Amino acid sequence: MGIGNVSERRLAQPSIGISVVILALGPHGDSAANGSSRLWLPLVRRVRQPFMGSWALPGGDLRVGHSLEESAFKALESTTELHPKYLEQLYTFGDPSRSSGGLPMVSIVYWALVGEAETKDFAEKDNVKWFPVDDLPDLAFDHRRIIDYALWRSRSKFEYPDIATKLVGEEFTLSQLHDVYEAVTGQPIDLANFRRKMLASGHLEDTGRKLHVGRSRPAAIYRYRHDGEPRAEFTFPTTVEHGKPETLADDALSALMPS
Amino acid sequence: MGIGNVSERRLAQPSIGISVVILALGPHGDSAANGSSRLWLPLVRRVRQPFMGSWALPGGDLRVGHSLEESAFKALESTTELHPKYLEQLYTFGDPSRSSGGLPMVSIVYWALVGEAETKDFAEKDNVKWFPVDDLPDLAFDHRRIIDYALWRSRSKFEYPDIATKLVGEEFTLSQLHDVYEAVTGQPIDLANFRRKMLASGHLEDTGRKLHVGRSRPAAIYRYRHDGEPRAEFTFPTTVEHGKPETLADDALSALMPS
DNA sequence: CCAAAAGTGTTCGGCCTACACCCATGC
DNA sequence: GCATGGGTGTAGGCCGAACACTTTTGG
Repeated sequence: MGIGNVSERRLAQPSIGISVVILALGPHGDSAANGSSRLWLPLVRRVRQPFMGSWALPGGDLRVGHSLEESAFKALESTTELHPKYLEQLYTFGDPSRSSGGLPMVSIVYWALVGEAETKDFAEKDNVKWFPVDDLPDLAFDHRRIIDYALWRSRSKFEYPDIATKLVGEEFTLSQLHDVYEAVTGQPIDLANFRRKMLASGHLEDTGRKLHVGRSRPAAIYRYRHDGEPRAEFTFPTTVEHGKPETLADDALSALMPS
Repeated sequence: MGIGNVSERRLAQPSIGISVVILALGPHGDSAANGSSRLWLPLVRRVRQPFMGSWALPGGDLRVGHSLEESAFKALESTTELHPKYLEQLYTFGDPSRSSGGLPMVSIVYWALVGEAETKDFAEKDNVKWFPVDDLPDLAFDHRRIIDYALWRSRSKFEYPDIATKLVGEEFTLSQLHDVYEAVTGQPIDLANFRRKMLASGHLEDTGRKLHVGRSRPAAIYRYRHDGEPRAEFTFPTTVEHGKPETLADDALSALMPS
């Protein structure tokens, strides 16, 4: 940008695309070898060369006149009809090797979470299909490593309760939330301590209602409280001519998308 | 990327650029109001419209056939002649508002650290000048917010000793390292506890030599040990046809650049 | 001997971990 | 009542914050 340096400017700007890694909790009944829930993600089948017929991350082009987040959101919508509850920039990939002989390609990759409600239909639908993250098919381009990176990053992000609550419904029991954490980290977590830690965070609000399951004691139903200190957060000094207040949560841009 | 969605493809790909936020410890003698060291960064004066004459982040174009890191490294080299010890992708900015009426512009922003040795000449040199981060001039585009974001992110990255050691020389005393931490966080840090924590990390190696300053007790000189577990790190599953082993440290791509 | 910075010891409290233990419910 | 998860209590350990203290040097 900016100051151009004269020497060796090899024209031919690479094209830019957007890809999205979307995660959701697996369907009811699904569970990993250790019995806890698993994460799933949707892939789309490519209808062009290269890698025609292979599975790939949903994505699309940059929409001129829209922010990157909006472009990601719309790319997701038009390929999978999903509307994530959380969307955040992950990383930009641009190594020449990744295009496998095609034109050079820069991909801005977003990371998204959708709630249970959005995943009613885990069955294959046109060219979209959901896969458990520990059992993915062969993928086009370098999408496999992108997913691995996204999963790795996810684990550190889930320290914050608000992220985890994006994967369950609006309301949930502590057991359900606990399940999400175990699914993401892949590790068993002491339920008793988990409960205390979550409640101590001050972000959970008891709805007063109970969920009865089977013949055991009913569980209290909680809701995430979006008020109070939004935790570690970076706020841009009031960007000019930009509608929504733009904040960077933790170490990347988080956005609750428009309708 | 990938699956194209037919509707509304408005050609005109925005152009891509690379910008770099480089940080270094201020020159000897420089100190903030509270007496501790400050961080400085180099800016370049724009020689074209828009914002001609304003200060801006160093940057350049994508080099076709090179990775993004290499492009960032070379952009930095050609504008400032600096060779960072640490380089990591920060964020990609692409909001339409940021180009201020010009053509839409996507900037992949990198974050870099240079050691003391590189900053011998803090004086203005051609079109490059160093500024303390708490006293920046007006900047072109949205570079001010980019810098603010970079600084904010820096603070969380400095938990790891290896990052901090990139700002001091190869060898350093614990006081010097302590100084870096205070400069980055902007907060006073108990020296006694700091010492213990650093030594406990197992990454510091005593050179056996001492540094004599003034009439006080000489300080032990340490060196960072690059062996052992490289801490939290993500390793790509051995990318095909890609020379150097590519690892993602913490939550972004770190790279020690080639010569 | 004194000032100044290096380096050590010690206490305290919070938080995380592990695990034992009660509680409410349906069958 | 008894199996099943929901929920609480509690003891121990680890780690960071705070701060008093000793050590080594130059003048």
